Amino acid sequence: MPESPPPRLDEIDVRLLDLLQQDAGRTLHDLGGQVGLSPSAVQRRLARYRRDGLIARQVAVLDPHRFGPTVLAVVLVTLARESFELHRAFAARMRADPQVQQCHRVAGPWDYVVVLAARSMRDCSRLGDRLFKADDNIRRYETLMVFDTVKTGLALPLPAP
Amino acid sequence: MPESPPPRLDEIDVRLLDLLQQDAGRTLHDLGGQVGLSPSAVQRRLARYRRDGLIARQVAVLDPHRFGPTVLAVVLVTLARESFELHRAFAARMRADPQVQQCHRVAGPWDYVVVLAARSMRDCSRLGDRLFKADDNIRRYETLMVFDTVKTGLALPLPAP
DNA sequence: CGTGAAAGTTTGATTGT
DNA sequence: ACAATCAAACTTTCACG
Repeated sequence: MPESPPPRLDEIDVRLLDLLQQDAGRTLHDLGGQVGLSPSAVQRRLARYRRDGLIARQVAVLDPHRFGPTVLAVVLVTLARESFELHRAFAARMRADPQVQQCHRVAGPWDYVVVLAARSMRDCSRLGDRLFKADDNIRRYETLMVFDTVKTGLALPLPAP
Repeated sequence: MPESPPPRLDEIDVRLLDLLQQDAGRTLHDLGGQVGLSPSAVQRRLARYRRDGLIARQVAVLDPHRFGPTVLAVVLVTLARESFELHRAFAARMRADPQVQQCHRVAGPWDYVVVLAARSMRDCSRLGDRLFKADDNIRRYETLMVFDTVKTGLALPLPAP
């Protein structure tokens, strides 16, 4: 499985990608105005980003507070026994659940950091029970309830050109 | 500061919003086909979502692996002294740094969970030093290096209609 | 890379349910 | 109040210079 080399980006690429990370709803004309390029030049670059897989996807970010109460939690998890298959099974379960926002395998005493999104404290508690308490391959887990989200997003710092 | 009540959503709203959370690049025509509505009916609903602030923003999600090495870390942080102003200052610093992807205030012995994105292990280490080690109001912090991202996103589970 | 024409998409007025 | 249709405005796309 060959890894394609990272495409070289000039300064305009970096500025375009940063603009798109902030707001992907702009027109080619707008983007061109920001970076000093014609709409079609911008379009050619965007097409390249998609072809090269630089832009994985384009999503709408919903505001949690406008859907009635929303509860977030960060859960630290350590498995009881480790094997390729057990990790695979755990990861598959995380991916399959719409209430699991994010799941990262990490180094150190904890194996995973999982971010949960629930409709209420009770919902969140039941979710934790279902995902972690009911799994007999989980040695221990700790739930950190989120009081306040200071910053959110998936933006990457781009390499300098 | 009055909180507007959560707008009631019918089943089509929930399906539309879920589609948009997965892929906001589709046309009104496509979306209409998925939920059985005409493009303009879809458009009126989307306009309402934006007016009501349900859709906070629309962003491009970049693929970390295509930009050369990218290192993620989850950092658990506890402040030394707590006050409204000290928390404000810390939050402002997190918001201002482009390498801070996410920052949540949490309950329990840890005060914050911070997600960092860096260009290399060394970059990540220096970032941690700058953000946390150099801050004399931080009692302790623990860095959990991310081995593998099992799932990522900001999708919310929507309330049943 | 820019231009401009063709294709496709969004928008808004109108009408009907 | 909400949905469908149609035409106008805008946006994206693509061949060419």
